[in-house]
Amino acid sequence: MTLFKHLLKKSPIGEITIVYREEPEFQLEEIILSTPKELSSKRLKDKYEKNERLEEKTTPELNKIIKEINNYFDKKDYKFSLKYLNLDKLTDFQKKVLIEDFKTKKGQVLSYKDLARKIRNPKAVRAVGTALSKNPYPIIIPCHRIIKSDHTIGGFAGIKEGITAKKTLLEIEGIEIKGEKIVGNSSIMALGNEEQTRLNEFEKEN
DNA sequence: TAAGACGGGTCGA
DNA sequence: TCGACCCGTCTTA
Repeated sequence: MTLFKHLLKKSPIGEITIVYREEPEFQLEEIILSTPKELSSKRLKDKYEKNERLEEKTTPELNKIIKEINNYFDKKDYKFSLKYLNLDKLTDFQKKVLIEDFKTKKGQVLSYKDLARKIRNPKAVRAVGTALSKNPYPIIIPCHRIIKSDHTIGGFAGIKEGITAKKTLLEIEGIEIKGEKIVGNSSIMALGNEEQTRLNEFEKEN
């Protein structure tokens, strides 16, 4: 199995490396972000150098995805799809969390707790955090839109330094942040009344 | 294989 | 602000 890589050198959150495969079909393997301490290319090297040397290359499918990512950063219309993501390597729980997270819309945020409730597992709040920290497809699956209940932004990408990138992504989406906290309620995605009632009943029963 | 530790958290005091 | 607690996953033996 051969993997390829492509480097996006300039983005508002620094260098980004995309790892993908072409066999048996085009599929993204993961998206690696940089941290303030380490470039994504270095993180890629640490992870893959034992296994294989990745060839730098682009394909038409990849170019489409890059275009959407650039549109996202440029605040233009964009459309991400789950089609090219390989979710099979994830656990069922992780899949549920990430797919539910994928449904959140640009400019809206949700708390870890709300996300846990949406997947009908209201007590698995910490597990939701763990699942998000292992999100192989940041940006496309918007784990940055999940914040703590007290509206502080929480962590990102499983690393403390990741919150700088999380802040930047939220700001690109028009969310106002002061210090570590989201300000204003307009951006907080509320559960609809009907859904709220359903969840309350579900929680009573269980 | 299984117990124990560990998180991007929450809630009540 | 602190501590108890929730739960899926990882680590270790």
